[in-house]
Amino acid sequence: MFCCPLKMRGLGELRSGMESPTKDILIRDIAKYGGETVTIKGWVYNRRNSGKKLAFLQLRDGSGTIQGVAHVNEMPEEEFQSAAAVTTESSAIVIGVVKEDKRAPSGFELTVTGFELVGEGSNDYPIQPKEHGVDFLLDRRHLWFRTERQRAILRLRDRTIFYLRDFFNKDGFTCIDSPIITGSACEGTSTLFELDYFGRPAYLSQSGQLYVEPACMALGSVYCFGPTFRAEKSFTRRHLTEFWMLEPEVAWQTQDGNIDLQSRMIKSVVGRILENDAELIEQIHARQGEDSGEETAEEVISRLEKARDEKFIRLTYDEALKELERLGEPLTWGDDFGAPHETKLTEEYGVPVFVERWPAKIKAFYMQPDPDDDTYVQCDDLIASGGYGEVIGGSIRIHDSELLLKRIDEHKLDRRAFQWYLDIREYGTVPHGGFGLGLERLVQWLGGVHHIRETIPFPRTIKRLEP
RNA sequence: UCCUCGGUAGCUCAAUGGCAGAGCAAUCGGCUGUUAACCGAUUGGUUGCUGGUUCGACUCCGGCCCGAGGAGCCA
Repeated sequence: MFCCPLKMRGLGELRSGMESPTKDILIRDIAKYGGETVTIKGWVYNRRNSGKKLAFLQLRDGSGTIQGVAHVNEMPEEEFQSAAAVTTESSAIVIGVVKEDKRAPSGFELTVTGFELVGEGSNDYPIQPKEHGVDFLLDRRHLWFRTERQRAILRLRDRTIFYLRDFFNKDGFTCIDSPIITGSACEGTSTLFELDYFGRPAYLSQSGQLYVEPACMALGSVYCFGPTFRAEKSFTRRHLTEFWMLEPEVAWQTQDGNIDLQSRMIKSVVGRILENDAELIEQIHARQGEDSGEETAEEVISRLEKARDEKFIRLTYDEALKELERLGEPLTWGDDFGAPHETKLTEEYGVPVFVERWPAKIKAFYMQPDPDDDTYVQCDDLIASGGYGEVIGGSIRIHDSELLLKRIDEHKLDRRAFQWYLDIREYGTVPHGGFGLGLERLVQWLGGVHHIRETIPFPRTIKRLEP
């Protein structure tokens, strides 16, 4: 293993002395090097031999994939034997001539002229190019990354994060990191992970909201983006115990302004994914089984195009109740939506739906009452289209300290724990509001991914702490 | 926490209460254009654990363990 750098250098020198200088390239850029001799450093994810003189090597380097065609006449005999016997997921340095070929999916393949095995794989590589159970794959998450689908999902997650941050950056927001370890259990301890903090109880944060509220009073428009922890015993394909949440908070915010921000943010990300990263959606769904329960890539893309091009629906809670009754999924006033209600609503419109103005009694204590009727609060949930459920929950916050105190008492919360939170309202308070966006649910919706567990590198669920 | 379903070869799954099976992977052999290659052969088993019913249990019954899906709760 430790001799690799030397061997790598040796091979490069040998080759460059013999023929046109080879260049380390990324497979992604292969089209620029037609006819040239290049070096690819990567992994052999599959191999097919045809007779004793020809071997097809499926190569991956993290940027893309390409087929290497190794023929005994084109390369040193010893290196051909090594290539023709290489095991799944071995790493190798492959030198070859880039050739245009209509038979190749990318239009290019590599005529191999040199092959050096770097890290030999084992013959018991567990993940095959076929369907496996989710549990088996999650136990091998560290290897599962290497498959095309998982690489595409991780890329999609990365692009989504980048577009979100870019959107807020261009919209004049400042990123404020909120603490992950918190000292007080603001809304009860049942859904918090407790820590021993030098002998004192502490908790892993389940929201950064209380921390971005003061920050927006300093910087106007802010957001935090980081891991969030929920000890809820939720065990569905939409829940993780550790997930990433983006929480913008805006001073002087209004209900309409809050909805508009959410809508623009989602549309911006969707638009950029469609423009730049549609091939990731194709890759995610390339080897889909018939009973995967997932949309096809075409269905995902057309759903996203609708979200990009059409206005999102805005319904008040009361309007939504009427719609649900009409659609045959009635709900009693004062009850929260269940999954069937969310599905019914977005099926009806085919675009994300905002449900606003919820009954105060089923929402959080800090939400600002509706100016016309204080049995309601100014808030919204955004239900994603396609049955992916709630991706955003937002509200205007109570900015009046007396009202906030009243609510804290009504909810039987400890005033002392909220001292600094109340303090914001003492010094130049203004109406403000924001929302929380669940990153993994957004990625699920953008990619058409059935299980939320695939949308985070190392998922944490009630049952899963490893790897 | 509740409801439903499941646990058989490395993987994905079969098997009226009556010989433990297939495909893939692996190994060996064949093939000069394969695209999750193909063809032939070989290897591979404490049927989750435990107790019971039975001449006989992968199969039926009880208990336990593990997992999945859903509900509730939420992003």
